[in-house]
Amino acid sequence: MPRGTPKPKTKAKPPEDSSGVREDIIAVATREFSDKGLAGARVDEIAERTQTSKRMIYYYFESKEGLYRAVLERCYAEVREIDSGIDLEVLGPQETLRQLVRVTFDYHTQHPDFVRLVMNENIHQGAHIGGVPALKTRNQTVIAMMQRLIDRGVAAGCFRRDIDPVELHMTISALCFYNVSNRYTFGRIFQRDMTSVSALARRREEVVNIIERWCRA
Amino acid sequence: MPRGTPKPKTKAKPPEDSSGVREDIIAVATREFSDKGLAGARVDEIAERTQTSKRMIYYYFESKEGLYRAVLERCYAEVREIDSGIDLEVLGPQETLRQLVRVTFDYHTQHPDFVRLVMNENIHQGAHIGGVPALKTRNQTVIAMMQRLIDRGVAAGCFRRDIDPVELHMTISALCFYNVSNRYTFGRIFQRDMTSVSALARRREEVVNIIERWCRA
Amino acid sequence: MPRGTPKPKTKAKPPEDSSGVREDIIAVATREFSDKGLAGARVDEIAERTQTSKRMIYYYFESKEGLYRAVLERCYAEVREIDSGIDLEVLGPQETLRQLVRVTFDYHTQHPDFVRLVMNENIHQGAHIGGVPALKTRNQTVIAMMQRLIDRGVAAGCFRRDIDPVELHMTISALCFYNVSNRYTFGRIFQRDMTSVSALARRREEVVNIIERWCRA
Amino acid sequence: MPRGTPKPKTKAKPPEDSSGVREDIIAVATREFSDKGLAGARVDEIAERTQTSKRMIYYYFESKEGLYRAVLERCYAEVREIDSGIDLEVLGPQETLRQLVRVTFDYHTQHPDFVRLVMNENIHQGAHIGGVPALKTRNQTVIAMMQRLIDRGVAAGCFRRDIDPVELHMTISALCFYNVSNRYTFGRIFQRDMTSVSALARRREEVVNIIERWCRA
DNA sequence: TATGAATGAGCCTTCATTCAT
DNA sequence: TATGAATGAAGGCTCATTCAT
Repeated sequence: MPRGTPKPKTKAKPPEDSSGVREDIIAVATREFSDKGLAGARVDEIAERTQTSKRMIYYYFESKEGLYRAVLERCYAEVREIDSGIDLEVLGPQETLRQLVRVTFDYHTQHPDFVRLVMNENIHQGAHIGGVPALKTRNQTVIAMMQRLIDRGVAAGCFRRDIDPVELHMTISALCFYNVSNRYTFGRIFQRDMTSVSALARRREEVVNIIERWCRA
Repeated sequence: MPRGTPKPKTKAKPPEDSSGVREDIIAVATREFSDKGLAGARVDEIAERTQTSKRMIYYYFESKEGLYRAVLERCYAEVREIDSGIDLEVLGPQETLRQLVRVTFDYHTQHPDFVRLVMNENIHQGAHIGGVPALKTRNQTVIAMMQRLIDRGVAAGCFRRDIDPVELHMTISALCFYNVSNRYTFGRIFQRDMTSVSALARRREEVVNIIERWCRA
Repeated sequence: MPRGTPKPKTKAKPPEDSSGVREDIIAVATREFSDKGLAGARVDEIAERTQTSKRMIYYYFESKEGLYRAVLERCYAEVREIDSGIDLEVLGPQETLRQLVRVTFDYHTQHPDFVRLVMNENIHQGAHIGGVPALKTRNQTVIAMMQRLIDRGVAAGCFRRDIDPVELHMTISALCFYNVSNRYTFGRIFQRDMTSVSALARRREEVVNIIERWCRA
Repeated sequence: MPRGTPKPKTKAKPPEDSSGVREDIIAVATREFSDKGLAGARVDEIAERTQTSKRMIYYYFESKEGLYRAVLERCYAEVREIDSGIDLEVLGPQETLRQLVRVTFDYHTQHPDFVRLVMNENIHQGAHIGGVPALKTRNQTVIAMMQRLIDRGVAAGCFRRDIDPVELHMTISALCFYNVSNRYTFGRIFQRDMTSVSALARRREEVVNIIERWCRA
C-alpha cells in the first residue's frame, strides 16, 4: 500500500484503552473492512462513523493495516466461543454432532462480517493473520474437542473408526462457510434465495445430514 | 463541463478486438483483480504488465469496473467447460458422480484466480455479476446434468430418491471451493498444508466420500 | 468502490478558514478562471501560483467547480460595493446620475476579471450562479437606489416620468460592460484602442451623455 | 493547450471542400464551441455529431484551434449580411436609424451562438481573431454606411452634427449584444425574463429610444 | 488525550492527436 | 478520401498519514 510516506517508525508503545474508544473504533472498522476489503475501506469513513476523530485511529492502531489486524484478531477471538455453548457430555455422540453442526451453521449465518473478513484475508493470502496469536490455542481446543466427540461415537459404535478430527472440522466449516460466503454469486446464478429463514433452516438440516451420513459407522 | 462530471455518455461503439489486445489485458487483469480485489488493483500496474498502454484499457473497457466485469464474465464462461470433459453416459452413475466431484475439485485447485474472483464478488455483494449474462444458460445446463445423473442413479437403485440437484451441486461446490478459498486461514490456523499434491489428493478422495455417502440409497 | 464513483458524499464539514489560505486560493483562481474559463483553467496551475498545495483546494472547495462558485460569489459580493461610494443625497439628481454612470464605468474598467467571469457564466448559461445567494439582496438595493434617484429627478422636473429603474440599470451596465467585455474583438475589427486612458475617458463621457439624454424630461 | 505532442508541422495545404463535409463540421462545431468554449468543447463530441469521422476534422482544419478559427471566421462572415437587408435610401434618416437598430437587435437575438462565440474570443483576449481576414473590409463597410446615414440626418436637420460613426455603431452593438450575452446572469439576478417575445419587443423599442434620443439634434 | 488543518504521492480518467490501412 | 485503433501527456480528484495546537 504505497500511498503517502510511511515514515521510518521507531517508537511503538501500544496505548492502554481507557474508555471504550478502542472498542468503538473496532466495531465500526469491522463493518467497513468486511464490506469493502482492506483496500476498499476508507480511514476517513471509519473515523466519521466513530465517536472520536481520525487521529485516534492512528493513536491506537498506528496504521490502517494495524486496525485491520486488530479487527481480524477480534473476530477470531469471538469465534472461539462458538462451541463453548454446547456441553459435549450431556447428549449422546450423534445428537452432540448434530448440535455442533447446527451451532456452527448458525454462527456463520449470524456473523456475515466474520465470513467476509476471512474471505478478505484469504484474498490477501493470509498476509495479516500471521501477526495474530491466540489462534494456535484455539485450534488445539477445537480439534481436541472433535477428537473427544469422535472417540465417544466410536466407543458407542455409531461413528466409523477412521474419522480425522481436522477433516471433520474442515468439512463442517466448509459447508457452513460457503452458505454465507457464496450467497450472492450462487444465489444469483441459480436464482435461489439463500437468506430467507426457511431456506436457511432447510439447508442447515441438509448439512446435518451430510455430516451425519459421512461419520456414521 | 469539467473532467469529474460523469456525463450521460453516448455509449460510443465498443471497439472490435483486432489483435489479441483485449485478451492480453483480460489475462493480466484477471491476476491483478484476483490478487488485490477491485479496489486494491491498480490500473497502472495492469497496464504495465500488458503489451499495450493504459489508455487502451479505457479504450476497450471504458473503466476499471468495466474491465473487472469483463474479467468476471470471462471467468464464468470458462467454468462452463468444467463438466464438458466427462461423458455422463459411459460409466455407471456412482463412478460418474465420483468423476464429477474429482473434476470439479481439480478445476478449483487449478484455478485459484477464479476462486478469489468469486470471493471478491461476494464481498461486493454480487454488485457486478448482475451485468454478466450467459450465467442463466450455465445454471440450467449444470442442473439438468445433475438431474440426469440422479435419475440414472435412482433407477439403478444406488442413489436415494430425494436428492435435490441444486443442493447436490451446491454441496460439491462448497467442498471444492473452500479447499482453495480458505486455504490460507485454515491452513495457518491448523498448521495444515493444503496445497501439496498429496494433501490435495487425500482431501479430494475425502470429498468424493462425503458426496458418495450422502447420495447413497 | 473505485475512485471514479462519485459517492453520496456526506457533505462533511466545510473547514473554517484559519489563515488566509482560502483567500489566497480565491485570489489566484479568480485570475485563472477569468483568463481561461472553467474548462480551460487548470487546478494544477492554480495550486502552483498559490501559497499552498493542490490538495488544499480540494480541502476547502471540494472540487474545481466548487472553487469556481466561490470565485463567482466573491466577485459578485465585491460589485455590491460599487455604489456605496456615492452619496445620492448630496448632489442634484442630474449630477448624481452622471456620477453613478462614471463610477460604474470605472468599476468595470478596473475589474476586467469580473467582466470576464460574468461572460463565462453566461456562456455556461448561468449554470453556477444559481448556487450563489446574496444576489437577491443586491438587486433590491440597486434597484431601490435607482428608483430613489429617478423619483428625485422627476420631482425636480429634470427626468422623464416613465423611467423604469431596472431598464436604467441595465442600460448603464450594458454600456459599461461592453466596453470591457468586447474590447478585443471590437478594438481589433475597428482598429480602435479601447484601453488607453484618453479613449476610456472619452467613451465614459459619451456613455454619460447617452444616459443623460435618454433620461432627460 | 499543451495536451499531446503538437508535432513540428511543415506541410500546410488547405484541402478543397468537395462535398459539404466542411460545412457540416463547421455547423456542428459552432454549436459546440459556443456552448462550451474552446477549452470545453470536445473534438470527439464534435466528430460524433458529424456525418463524418474525427479524422476529417484534422484533415480539413489541422487542429482543434484551426476548427475554432474557421468557426469564428464563418460567424463574422455571416454578420456582414446584417445590414444588407435594409436600403438606406428609401426611408428618412430617423426611420432608417430605427430600422438599423431593430435589425441589429434581432440579429443578436436570433444568433446567440454568434454572441457566445464573440464572448469566448474576448475571454481569450482576441487571440484567434487576428488570423481571420475579411474583418477589415467589413468594418469599413459598416462605418461608411453609418457615416452616410449620419450625413443625411444632419443634412435633414434631425441629427446632431458631432456624431461619431464608430461610437454610434458601438453603442448600438453594446445594447443589442448585452441583451443576449448577459441574459442569464442579469436575468437571474433581477428576476427578469429576457427571452420572452414580449420582453424582447419591449427592450428593443427601448434601445431604439436610447439611440434616437442620443442622436437627435 | 484529543482535534482540525495540512500534505505528498498516486489513482482513475480524458484529451487532442496520429498511425496503419 | 476515409476510418478505427492507438497513444503520450496531462487533468481532476482522493488516500493514508502527520503536524500544530
